[in-house]
Amino acid sequence: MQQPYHLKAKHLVAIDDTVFGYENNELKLLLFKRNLEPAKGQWSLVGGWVDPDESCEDASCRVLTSITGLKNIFMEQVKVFSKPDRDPGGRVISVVFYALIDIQKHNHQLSDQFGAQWWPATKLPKLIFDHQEMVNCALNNLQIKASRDLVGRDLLPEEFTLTQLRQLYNSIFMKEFDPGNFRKKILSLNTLQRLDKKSKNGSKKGAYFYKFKDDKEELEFKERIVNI
Amino acid sequence: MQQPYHLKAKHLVAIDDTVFGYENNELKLLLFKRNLEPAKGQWSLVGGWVDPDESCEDASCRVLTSITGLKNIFMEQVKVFSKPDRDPGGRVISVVFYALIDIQKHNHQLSDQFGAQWWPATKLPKLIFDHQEMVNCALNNLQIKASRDLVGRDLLPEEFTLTQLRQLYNSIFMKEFDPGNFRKKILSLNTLQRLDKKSKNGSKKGAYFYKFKDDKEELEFKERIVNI
DNA sequence: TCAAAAGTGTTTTTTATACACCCATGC
DNA sequence: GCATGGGTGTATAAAAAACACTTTTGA
Repeated sequence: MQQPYHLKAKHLVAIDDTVFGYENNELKLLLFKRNLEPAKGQWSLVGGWVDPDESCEDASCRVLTSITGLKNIFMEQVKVFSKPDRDPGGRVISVVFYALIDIQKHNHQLSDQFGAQWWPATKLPKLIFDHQEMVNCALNNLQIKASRDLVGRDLLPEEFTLTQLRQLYNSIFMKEFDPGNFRKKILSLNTLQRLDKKSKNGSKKGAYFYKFKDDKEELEFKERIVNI
Repeated sequence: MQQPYHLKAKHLVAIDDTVFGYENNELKLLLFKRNLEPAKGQWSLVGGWVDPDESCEDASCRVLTSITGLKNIFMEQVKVFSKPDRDPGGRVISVVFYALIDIQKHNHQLSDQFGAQWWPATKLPKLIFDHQEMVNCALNNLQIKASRDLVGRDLLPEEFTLTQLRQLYNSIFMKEFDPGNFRKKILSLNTLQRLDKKSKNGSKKGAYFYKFKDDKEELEFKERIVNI
């Protein structure tokens, strides 16, 4: 079973990023018009090759930064897709990540230039190869993440209302959370700080803006936020 | 960003299996004495190379079968480990799986012959490279799995008592579950079938044997078994 | 004035936890 | 008879869900 390294087959290894953003009360996904064969012109996830001197995480960061202009993007591994025939263009092992970014902050010129486009997560075009399955897995991971950590930090603007946060959660879990119960749950976590400003966008009365407390990077003991 | 496939670097891709078993009320791990440099003679997970015509899952199955003699082993992906310097012997990207097997059923001659040995999960020797981190991730995945699915099917013998199942859960979660509450929870899932036999091993009174219902492969709507 | 979101409070239901207690039996 | 794990039931606590109600203000 164990043989010298140099005798073994080598593989092309790629990363594919499921990039989530949030805009107009909708969870969105950044998709690419593929510019090489096979399946040129069709929609796909953002991807790239893994270089000899970098980890898959490094490769994913590099690709994300090159497309959005952002650094320190939140990102987590999802799964490896490695069926020998998954890519008709050749045998490619792909490591999938999901990333969360603030649509407002990213460099639109840059992503436009790459032929990238934001799509509502619920209304995606047909994707190449196994990319739809990748998206499904990524969304699943995002839900697991959001069930234990408040994910708004990466998707919402600095300052946001609890209604905005709830609508984000609605779109991640594709269900309606009770406004009163959601509010109580979130505030009990003690990770948000209320500001002395009010948003007049959502209602006539106006809703307080909140922001994430700087210190509270991680909850010491992860309480469940939503049940899945 | 996107270039023809043939211009890109290729990588050695391996799989490493965290093989869990259960024996004498202990969760155990199958470890290998490594028989090639570097780190020859040290303990490691069971591993193997990914061949050109197989998926990582295929490679993992192949390796597991070659060592245990068993087929259709339960197995799930854990994570990819890909730091460029993680293996001093060369740049190897490793896809980690965890597997659950019935220690009684596997072929001992075969695993002995490979230099494999079962270790209590709580008392592992020092492992090579990043294998301890792999084990930690795998155990974490096993806990997540066991919190939603009854995992005894793969780790326990066909027929087992509820006390055995509880002790398995105790060792997976490294805590003591209340006997009465655990029993009620498990029976409420309706996935076990009581047999008309009693085990006299654990107690004087004797405890009913149970087995997994054949039909209930999957619960339609996954209820939580334990909270994590 | 009234519709609509913001925000607070209460009730009900469900689930988890703690633990009391009887049972059967080998010693 | 008594210690021991098996098995059942009950009381309590905590969490989730449902929903009533008050506030504010632009249209």
